Amino acid sequence: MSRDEMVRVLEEIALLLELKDENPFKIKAYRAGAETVRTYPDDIVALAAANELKGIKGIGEALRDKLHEMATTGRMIFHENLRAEFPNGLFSLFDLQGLGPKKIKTLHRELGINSIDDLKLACEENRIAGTPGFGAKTQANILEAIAHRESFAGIFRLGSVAHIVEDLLEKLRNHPDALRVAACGSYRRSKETVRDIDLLVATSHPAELTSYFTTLLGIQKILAHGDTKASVILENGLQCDLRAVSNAQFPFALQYFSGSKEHNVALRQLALRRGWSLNEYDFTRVQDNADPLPEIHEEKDIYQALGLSFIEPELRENLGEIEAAQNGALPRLIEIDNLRGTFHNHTTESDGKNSLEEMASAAQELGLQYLGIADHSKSSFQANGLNEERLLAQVTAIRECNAATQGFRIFAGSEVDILKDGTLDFSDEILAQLDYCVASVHNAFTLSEDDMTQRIIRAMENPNVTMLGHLTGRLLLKRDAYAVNISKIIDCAAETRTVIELNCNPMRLDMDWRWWHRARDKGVLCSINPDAHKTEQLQFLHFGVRLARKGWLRREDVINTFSLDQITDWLQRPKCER
DNA sequence: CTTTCTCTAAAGTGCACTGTGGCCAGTGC
Repeated sequence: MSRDEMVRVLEEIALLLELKDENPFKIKAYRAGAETVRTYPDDIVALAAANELKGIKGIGEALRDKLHEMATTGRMIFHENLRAEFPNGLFSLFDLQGLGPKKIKTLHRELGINSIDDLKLACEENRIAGTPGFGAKTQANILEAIAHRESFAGIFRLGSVAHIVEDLLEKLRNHPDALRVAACGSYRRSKETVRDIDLLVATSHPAELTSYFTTLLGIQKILAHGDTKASVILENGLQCDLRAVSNAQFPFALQYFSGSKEHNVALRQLALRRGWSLNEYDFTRVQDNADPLPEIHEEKDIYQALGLSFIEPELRENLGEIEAAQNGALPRLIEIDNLRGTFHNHTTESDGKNSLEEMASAAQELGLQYLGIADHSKSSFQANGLNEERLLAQVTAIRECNAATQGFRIFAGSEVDILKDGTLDFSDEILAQLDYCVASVHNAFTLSEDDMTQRIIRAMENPNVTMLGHLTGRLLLKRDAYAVNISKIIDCAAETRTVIELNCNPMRLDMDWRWWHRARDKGVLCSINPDAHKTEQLQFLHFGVRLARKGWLRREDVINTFSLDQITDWLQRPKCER
């Protein structure tokens, strides 16, 4: 029984109870339980097996027993019975925009619809319109939702929406009635992937802004268009919502729509303790003896009023940031301007698109003081990896380049393959001639978790391995991470003083932000690496910094914030003294 | 179903938008 399986079952129960029109709070309790299981810091499956869940917030008596049953027997009778009441295909109807539990239940009961295929046929045969609660318009909308299911239900990488969002923000800012404009939601919180984009505008003429928004270029379909809110689907399938509020409401709306939901729930509870209710428009007094209401001009005023220091949007996941803000223990997060250089970049010698000189001058134009080159090693023949001879020639070329330059330095490195048994693609003798080395896994992804973990640990134990490249090999929305025990890797990194890379290619963003806080606390250092294969990809550093912030990292946790002198000295020291 | 300074009883976010059917219900966030 895995944690993921428990979460899946609890969430499915919530859906099933919705279909049964159960008490909404019961449904909410299952959802909350799923969230608790998902985010619980310790091994909750083991606790459930040992029947030691008592006292965990969000898991009461009923869930405690059911989770214990799951952990010990591998199944939950309550879930199985519930599940047997509905056909399988019914769940896929929840993917369709505009259909919720009530409508799905009616379709199932009144028309015997059990799947998207059934539904499509019923719409085409004009059997939906006329059913109580359904008309011609709804029938047409359902057909459209089915046709666009793929794009409507899309998930997008941060890197593929960033330019679209910035473009929309720019257009909104140009409207004469727009006072303040911001992107909220998971985009503002720098999640690695997003489902939609939430935009917010402060204005005295909300209806004009929402109208203007629906006329912008690149819109495929208008889902909703009212006086204060509009919702559209862009041409690439990305859903984008705009809300227009007054200037006084703006800080509240910005806070509210930035989320996360879990963070906001915790914030509302703090407000209630002061006798205030907090929503997307303002504070209101809910008790006669409540404290007087604070004056709010900006988002940070809301946090201050609740006795909190300002919480950066990236941290708003209810993963300890509220407690830290109460105790003044929030970290000062790294900023893009702190970066002085970068490691792990490629050139035309392996599979890059720009020469050593072009990469170096691009880095200088970005204001960096140093650039690490780490081309592939010989086993990565698919990437034209370098053999010993070509590598040493590249080192010589780099040294010559450095001799001719002042105030900027290229570090000679290698992205050396970690072979299947954990040995490296180059001998220690070769590696010792480099300034640094990134060790990465590029093949044999299907090893067992234990074997993969041992393989990577063996590489980290090598004194020449400065850092570990893209830890899990994941490609977001494309390829899952290979099996590896990240917790053990972090412990080994701390012990061997091996740096872990935050690969900021938007396809990777690996190691995942959820692990960095823990790694940082164990003293593991991070290197924010663009893995650039051409000059413009050095810009990936922006994504890297956003994800590093999301992982609670400070300037001092990231080695490429070190000045040229500091990093030169640091790299020359033996690994165990770093 | 869970939590709680009313603890075997009550409260648990609340608003905007659409569509349907006659001033409300369902959905989404």
